[in-house]
Amino acid sequence: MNIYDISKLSGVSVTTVSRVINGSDKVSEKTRKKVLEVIKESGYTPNAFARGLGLNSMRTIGILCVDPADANSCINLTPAIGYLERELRRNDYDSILYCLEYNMRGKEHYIKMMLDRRVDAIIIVGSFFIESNPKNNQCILDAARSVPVFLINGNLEGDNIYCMLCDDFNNSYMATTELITTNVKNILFLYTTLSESEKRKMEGYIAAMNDHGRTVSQDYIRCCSHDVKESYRFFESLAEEGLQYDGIVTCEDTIAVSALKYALSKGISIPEQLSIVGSGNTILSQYCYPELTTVDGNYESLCVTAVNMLVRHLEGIPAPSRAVISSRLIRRNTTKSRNKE
Amino acid sequence: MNIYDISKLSGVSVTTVSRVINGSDKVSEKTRKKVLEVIKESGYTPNAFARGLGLNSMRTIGILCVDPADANSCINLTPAIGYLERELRRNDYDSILYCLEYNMRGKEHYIKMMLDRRVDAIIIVGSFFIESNPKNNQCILDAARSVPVFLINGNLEGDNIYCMLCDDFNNSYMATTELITTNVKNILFLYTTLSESEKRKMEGYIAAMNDHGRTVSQDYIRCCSHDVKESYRFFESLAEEGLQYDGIVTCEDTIAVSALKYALSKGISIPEQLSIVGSGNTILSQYCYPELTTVDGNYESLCVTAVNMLVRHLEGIPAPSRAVISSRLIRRNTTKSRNKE
DNA sequence: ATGAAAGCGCTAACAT
DNA sequence: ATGTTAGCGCTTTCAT
Repeated sequence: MNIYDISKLSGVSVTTVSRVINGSDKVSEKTRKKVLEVIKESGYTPNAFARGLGLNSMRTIGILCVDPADANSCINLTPAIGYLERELRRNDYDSILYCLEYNMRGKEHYIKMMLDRRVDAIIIVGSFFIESNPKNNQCILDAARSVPVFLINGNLEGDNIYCMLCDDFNNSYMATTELITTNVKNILFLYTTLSESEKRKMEGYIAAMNDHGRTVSQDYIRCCSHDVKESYRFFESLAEEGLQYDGIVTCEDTIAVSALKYALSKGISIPEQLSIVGSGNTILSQYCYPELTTVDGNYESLCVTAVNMLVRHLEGIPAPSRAVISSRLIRRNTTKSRNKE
Repeated sequence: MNIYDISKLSGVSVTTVSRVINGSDKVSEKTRKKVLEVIKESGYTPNAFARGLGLNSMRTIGILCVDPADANSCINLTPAIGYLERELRRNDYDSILYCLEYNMRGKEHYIKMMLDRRVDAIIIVGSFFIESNPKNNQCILDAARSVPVFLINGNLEGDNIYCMLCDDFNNSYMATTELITTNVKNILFLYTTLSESEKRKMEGYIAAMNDHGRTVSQDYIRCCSHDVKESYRFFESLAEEGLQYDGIVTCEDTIAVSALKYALSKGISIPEQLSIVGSGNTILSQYCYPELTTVDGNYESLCVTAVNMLVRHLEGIPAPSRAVISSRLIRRNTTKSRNKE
């Protein structure tokens, strides 16, 4: 059953059928009715491939992200897939997923696959896709010559590349300030991989310390694994080392919750003896006990903004090349109340 | 740049170019070299839409799942998206995501959209997509007349429908037995929505109770929300009611962790005064304190099996219409050791 | 081993 | 308002 069959059955040309299908207003009400009727009772559905061939688009967007099943992946990026799909579908775009492992192996190949599939645009989710070695970002710049590229919390200058950024700096600045102003003395800053995002967070921590007259010591800036067992050992080693701290600012809720677990297991009282701030406002931050104070990076806004810009861009409306979305601190029970200080 | 350009540039027919692209062995080594060379230096990429039109397939699979950003969604299904994408891509299939909200609104429409896109098969992730009212499943049966449908933990009889099932019955049977054999007296069974999956779990609980000579009381079978705050109130109301329990078997890690939080906040010692078993082996079960004993439903195996069957089916190899994958109990720290009983 | 040509089903420019 | 027709770029059948 194709458009010619419908054309014959309804006694009009294929052009008219096409017009009806695509909602053109240059069709008389009478023929429209007739055609619609024939379509309905024949169960005809336009062939998407033929349409794609003619229009050179099937309205699909390639989403490059880390595997949501990868234990090492950043869990606050998983909901982003949902936000993006929802917003894209609202605008009648399909989302094709391209999941990479955390080691980024195959990034270039995946981008090539998207281009081969003739996606209308590419969305890249996560700051780690932008690597410090410029050579590894060349494939993104190249892709942008074919289709617009939108980065969710990724920072890369280039033609046809659009960056949606979390305010990572302010994220940690707020977290650190919260601890300082609730009388925490020695604040540890914990990162995992020092991606671009985490670098900006570190700068926020340092700035907040400086702005409040605290001295920053490299001893208090540490790398800690996501992994539950490894992070436990990490906190044990800090104790052996004898490092004194009564506050922790982290780049990820996972680490914050690990710190919490360690403290609980050692009888350290939270937040009296130790205050902790996470990052991400992930599901972990709500299901732990005590509930975690954390900074929400507003990934939903990032995703909504990205899709808005994408849609407008594809409609030919010029879009700004970057947007920074503000974070917000969510006070829960792993930090001291400001009244009690 | 299309196949005709390549044809001209390399001095052979488009047929031969097509043969080279598709790896036919009926091409002389010499011409193959020549054509490949031209393709390489021209940067030519076959047009996927044209190919799709000719073959009537673009090797895409539609995945119907709940929105991973939906707070009410079942969090052990999120990794399934990753497993499926990984396995499908291994077999050179693209995954198009169709995320539904937990209320299932638009299910029928989404399935129609997939069919309109001419996907090669449909994968449905989650038992709740199969509803108790048969009328709401008709769209799935209808879809199966066009393309094979694979259900991840969904149970529906029908032509061209393939079911991968968790052993939900045994899941709760094991959990309940574990509590009984570690001397727990009064075991609460908590579900959230009583989906098909949860019904089977409830049956497992009842069977384990009966098999060990325990009497089952309806008072001990309760519905509890996923939501952190609501579930807290739920446990408070149980206390007001005066219900005595020293063990909980749940249908979801979320509920188990909520129970844990409540217990911690009330000074109830875990597992001595209260033993808890979750379900899902989700990220929550590892990041809580004490770490949660839980039943792993092996979603990864379910997904791998589904994709294997899908690929073979599409290659024309007959596949069994259902597979049940066994669960396994993961003992951690919210249940008593078997030696100490 | 290679090539000519028909066909896949739609859209859009152009004509009426 | 409606129709004719030429693409879109590939695969495949059938010759040679």
